[in-house]
Amino acid sequence: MPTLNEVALHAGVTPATVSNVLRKKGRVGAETRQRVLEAIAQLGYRPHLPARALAEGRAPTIALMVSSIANPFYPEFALAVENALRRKGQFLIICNTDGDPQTGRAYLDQIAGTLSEGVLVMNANLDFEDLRTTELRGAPVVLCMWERPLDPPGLPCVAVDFRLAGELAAQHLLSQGHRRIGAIVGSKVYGIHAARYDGFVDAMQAAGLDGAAAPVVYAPDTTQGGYAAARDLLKAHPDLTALFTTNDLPALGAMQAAADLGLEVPRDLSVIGITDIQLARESRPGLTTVAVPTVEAAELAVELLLELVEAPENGARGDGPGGARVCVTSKPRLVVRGSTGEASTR
Amino acid sequence: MPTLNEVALHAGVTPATVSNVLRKKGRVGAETRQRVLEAIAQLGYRPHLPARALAEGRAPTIALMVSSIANPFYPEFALAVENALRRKGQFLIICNTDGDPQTGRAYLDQIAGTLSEGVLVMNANLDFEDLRTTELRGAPVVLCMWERPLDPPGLPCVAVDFRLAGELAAQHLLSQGHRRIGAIVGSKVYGIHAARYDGFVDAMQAAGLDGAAAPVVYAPDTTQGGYAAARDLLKAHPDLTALFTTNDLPALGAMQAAADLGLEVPRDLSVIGITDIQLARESRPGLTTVAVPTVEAAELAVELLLELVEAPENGARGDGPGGARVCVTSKPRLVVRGSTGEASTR
DNA sequence: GTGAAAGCGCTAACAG
DNA sequence: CTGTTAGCGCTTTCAC
Repeated sequence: MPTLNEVALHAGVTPATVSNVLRKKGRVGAETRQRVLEAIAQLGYRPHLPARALAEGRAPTIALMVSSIANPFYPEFALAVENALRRKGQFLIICNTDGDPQTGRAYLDQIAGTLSEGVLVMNANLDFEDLRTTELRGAPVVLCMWERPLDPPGLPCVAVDFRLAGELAAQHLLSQGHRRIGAIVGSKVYGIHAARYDGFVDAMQAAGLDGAAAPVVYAPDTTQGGYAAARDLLKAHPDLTALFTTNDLPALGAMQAAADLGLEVPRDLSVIGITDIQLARESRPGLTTVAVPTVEAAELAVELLLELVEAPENGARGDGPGGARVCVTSKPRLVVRGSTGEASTR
Repeated sequence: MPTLNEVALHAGVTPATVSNVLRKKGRVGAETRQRVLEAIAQLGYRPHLPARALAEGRAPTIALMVSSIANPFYPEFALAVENALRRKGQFLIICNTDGDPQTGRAYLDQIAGTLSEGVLVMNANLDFEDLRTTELRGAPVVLCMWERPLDPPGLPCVAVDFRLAGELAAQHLLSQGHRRIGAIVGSKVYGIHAARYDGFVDAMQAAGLDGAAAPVVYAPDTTQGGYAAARDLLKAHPDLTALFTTNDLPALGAMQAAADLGLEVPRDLSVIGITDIQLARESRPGLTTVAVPTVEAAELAVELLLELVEAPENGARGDGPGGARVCVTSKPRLVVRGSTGEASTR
């Protein structure tokens, strides 16, 4: 592979000049530039990125920490991140932690601030301590989907109003006349989906129902988790006419459970999810859900991160007097498909 | 971030010595090593990967070119690749081409041989010419899932016997008494799924049936594609008792189409796919399919690629006299779930 | 066993 | 406008 030096020789100029025409900085004479460009084309020169990274003290690479690809939402999000990064001339390193903080830390130790200039974190189950350390080492960190805009994590983040998502879901069910609604929460109690459930409870209460009294079950954030939870819920409370679920995957599982119990969706039971993953469109019937601005969140996260990378003078966290920066996406919005309908009275 | 030099100062040795203890080469006195190790721990030193890459002339990074994350198989495969790479101390850069050769070429131009020492290609819809160029530039290329072991592509690859997969699928249906079987091929005619369909046809003929005469339709490799194809097929040929599909996604779509036509799977219609993606397990009923050794393919691909990276003296393609290296995975195997059953006579 | 020195390919002042 | 001069942080002969 030809080096910048060889290009310079070939064009009869010095490396500095070649570098200048490459990065369109430092003015270069039109005729010289022409010669250099020709040499570049002729030799098929391509800049050696690690060398550039070393000289610039900055690598063209961002790391995305995720906990699992099993959840189909992550690839969708990763794709959006990759797109946004590409437009900014950055490359994406995928760091799969398998939900293991150890693995996450190992990744951070190895590449944060060296191979990758910044770190995007998507539910990777990392120690916040490790993330703080990473920041201190000079590699900005951005949390990609913080669920509670009003309760910032002390780390730069992109926040999505998931409480509202839960509220919208509940309101939709209520507007269809449902009063006996079961809730399936795809996390531990007070876990990551707490805000979503809070929104649900709020909406129920606003409608004069005791949301907290509505039957709720906490389950793994998977199809199977939703399946088992829905089965249990429906057996214990045969009078339920709708199921609120904090994520699409368990919602899909809930629909299967309903089918297995001989219930027809939406005639006998309405099911609603949150997120609007690809699969929600493909199920039969289509899953009604509250869509979350995934692409926007990815773009904001990339933007925020690169901003922090480029302006380390504000501290790696973009702290204003108020602490780390928080970007809020546009609001989630209801997407009505076939899995919800008017409440029946069975 | 502390540099190796600072560590050396701190330990009262020279950079060379620190480097030696770091890479466990060139023997170092036990006592000196101890001092260096302490200095490293104390300063929290971590090697600067780009600098190392520059000095070594080799980056710790591999690129995976994929065409889309929409197909759920790709994330599964990417995950397996990431795991394999991590074990080898390499990092994974995801290059999404969106099926666009231009984007693919741009990626290759930028990182092949600079940021990434080698390239894994997974159905990225790239020009073979571009891949050859990449090889010539010194960055080995490995095709991750070549479908025809007997018909090597002239590029190093991991091959999976997809013809056999098609054959196994057909044999399974035949063994259940199906004789009128429709085929849905998830690619263009003579396209990427040709080998799978060939296997199907072969098995049919071996059973004394004219496989080529079995109704076949070519469709996009998606749920919707399979849905539409199955619907058309079943309407045109109401006597079909089974559907062979060259991929799981269209198979899942086919099951939906059957349901919408009032057919019960597997009582009225059997459906079989190929690959065994995660979703195949989660559908109702579970999808019978021919599982392909995804993880093994990923591991072999990584192994082969790194071998080529480390031994460029054989040419970047590992050419023996017979051309580029071909690794064949273990055989696909049938996974029976609920979507297939004894042929009915409707 | 350890140190000195050169250099990987590129950028970034600063001179001229 | 272009050339000169230092590095960036690390590896790697090759002496000592």
